[in-house]
Amino acid sequence: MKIASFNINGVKARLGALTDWLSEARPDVVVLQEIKSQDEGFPREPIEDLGYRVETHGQKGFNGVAILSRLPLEDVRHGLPGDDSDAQARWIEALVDGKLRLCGLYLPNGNPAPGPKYDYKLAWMERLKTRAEALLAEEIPAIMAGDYNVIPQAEDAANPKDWLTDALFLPETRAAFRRIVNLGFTDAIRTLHREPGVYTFWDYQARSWERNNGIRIDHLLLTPQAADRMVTAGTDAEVRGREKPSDHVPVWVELDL
DNA sequence: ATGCCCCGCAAGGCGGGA
Repeated sequence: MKIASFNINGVKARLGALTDWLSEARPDVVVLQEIKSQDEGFPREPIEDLGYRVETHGQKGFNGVAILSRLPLEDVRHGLPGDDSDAQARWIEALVDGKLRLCGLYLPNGNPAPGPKYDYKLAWMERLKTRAEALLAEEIPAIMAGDYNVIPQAEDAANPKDWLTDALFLPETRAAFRRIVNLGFTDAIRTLHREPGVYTFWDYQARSWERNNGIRIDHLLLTPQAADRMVTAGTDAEVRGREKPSDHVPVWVELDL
């Protein structure tokens, strides 16, 4: 099973980029972030025509997540538990083909830090840790995939000094991310790609792509039962060089389930 | 030190992104 995550930065504005990539990469299941669409406005038909069923958790204007799957989906859940007052659409999960629990997440950016947006980011990460602990306790193959808005280590940025005061790289952000990973998750991309220079985001500004000024912020975190079955993982960086690209690129992992 | 660039919204620039 090939599982992918892609922050599409507006699914309606990037529909061609998405369908082209789906046709080439042929993932079995995909989590999308930043669809920037309400459920009723999501362009379902062109994606269903490629053989994918579509589950969305959208909102007007920004945020929004979705699952696209060529395999059956059961027990679809919307929203990260732990705060009924949180109206931002940043979490969707489902059981894929009865074999894998897949969670798609769009973790808050948190800038500027300090401030209320950073407080929201850290509170969201604490709720994520609680969901992660429950997933581990099930002792099943599960993946938490998405745009974490976290640069885990200096080698995950081309110019780490540029990010020292940014919410994506502050020590408190990285520590909160480690507290989740260290519960027992495997970072699929870093585990299978020890080399530096593996990035998933290049800013639109200042010719970041052309200068390869990237960061690695999209992650696939696997429970031990999923990591046991991991075969390969990678990033599809070449899509960043196409017409009207997202600023993120897909990340993916193959499991032998 | 700031803006660079892009989206959605909506019709003028602004909030949000990272």
